[in-house]
Amino acid sequence: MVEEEFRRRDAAATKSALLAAARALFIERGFDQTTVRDIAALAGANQALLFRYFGSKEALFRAAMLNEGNELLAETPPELLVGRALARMLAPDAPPGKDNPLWALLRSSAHEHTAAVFRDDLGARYRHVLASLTDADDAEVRADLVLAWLLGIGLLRSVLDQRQFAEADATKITAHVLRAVATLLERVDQRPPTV
Amino acid sequence: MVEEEFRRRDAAATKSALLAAARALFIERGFDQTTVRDIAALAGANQALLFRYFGSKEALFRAAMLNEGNELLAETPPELLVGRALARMLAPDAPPGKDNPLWALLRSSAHEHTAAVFRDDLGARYRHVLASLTDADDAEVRADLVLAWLLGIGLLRSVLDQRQFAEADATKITAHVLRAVATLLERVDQRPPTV
DNA sequence: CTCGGATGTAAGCACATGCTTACTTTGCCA
DNA sequence: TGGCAAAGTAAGCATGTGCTTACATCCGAG
Repeated sequence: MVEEEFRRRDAAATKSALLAAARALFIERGFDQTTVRDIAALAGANQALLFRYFGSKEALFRAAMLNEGNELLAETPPELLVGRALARMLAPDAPPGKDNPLWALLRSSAHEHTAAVFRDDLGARYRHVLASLTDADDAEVRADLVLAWLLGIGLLRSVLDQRQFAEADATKITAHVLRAVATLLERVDQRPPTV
Repeated sequence: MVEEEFRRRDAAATKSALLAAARALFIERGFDQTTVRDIAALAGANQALLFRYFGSKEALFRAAMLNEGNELLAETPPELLVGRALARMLAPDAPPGKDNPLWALLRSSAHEHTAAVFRDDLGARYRHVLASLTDADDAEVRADLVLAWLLGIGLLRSVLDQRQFAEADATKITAHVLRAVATLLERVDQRPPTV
């Protein structure tokens, strides 16, 4: 699925195939459970090239995770972010959000460099967007609380595989969460945002 | 700290020293990042005994995590559970909740057996207690949402090490969460519980 | 055409780690 | 007290894994 049909000798294509394969596997399994051999195999490339082009597994991880970031964040208007992120977290297809880098860190949470990538990139961006939804003076704390909730829901549903919760009605869950979030992220001078 | 002062030949003591060491390390580092050599060293026991007594690293993990479970759950009246669990999650001492098995799974979330232990033991117990706080017909979904929030907060604060959030005022966070939780876990026939 | 750097490959090194084995030491009890 | 099972130990096996190296192959510039 990731490897090219015919690629004779093309460093750029190989590099991006490795990036794509790394991205997919890190998201699906986390850092530890993904081997460089797996990545190279999925990319249809030789393992040594991975080190030639990226230097180390950790550097590849960083490159794959930072990369273009999360399209969801870029494309979604802030007012809709919580709802759409929730929808992704609750998506019924078992291995969810193939393109959601949040999964990579949920599955690799023991690693300092995982935390660093998240902290300096994705986490900061989520905080910023969510905080923009309220004019409370502790906007960032509120934003972090919402992000924490999203992460926890993902953790419980799909990583910890809490069956009952995973099978629960997504619309009911969404209603509960949006109602609570509306009281956290509200503007004092107008109606609660359409989250 | 874990090993005994003088223990000449005492299988039971060795076994429980191994259990205690395993518990501490699994909670602190997660499953992958904890080696059997580490555990044996901390317990002051020979590595081979670990396998004699428990069979495998995974079995030891299960034994250490199930064990007596979480005293917090056993000792805390349901109405106070959310508040106390939050207090633990927000505790200022950097490596928090030395005795909180929730950390082990936050740091090992890639593993199926981790998920299984959580799902069948801790998770089910938390759900049960939290669900008892409301008489809504979807009590268990609400309980899971609260548990998810607690997990997410722990993840963000201490595993992902989101600095700003980790340094935020714990009382402010607590106030926000308890207010939102009160609307989730309420009884229709009386006042919201003193969470 | 050819030659040299870029691209790709096979093989393996070094090390960590779960687990096993063959052995020694201890202390209880007949 | 002497023997023996229980408790403890040292050493190492088997394997997986990140990374390196020495080499083969391709392709475009001169």
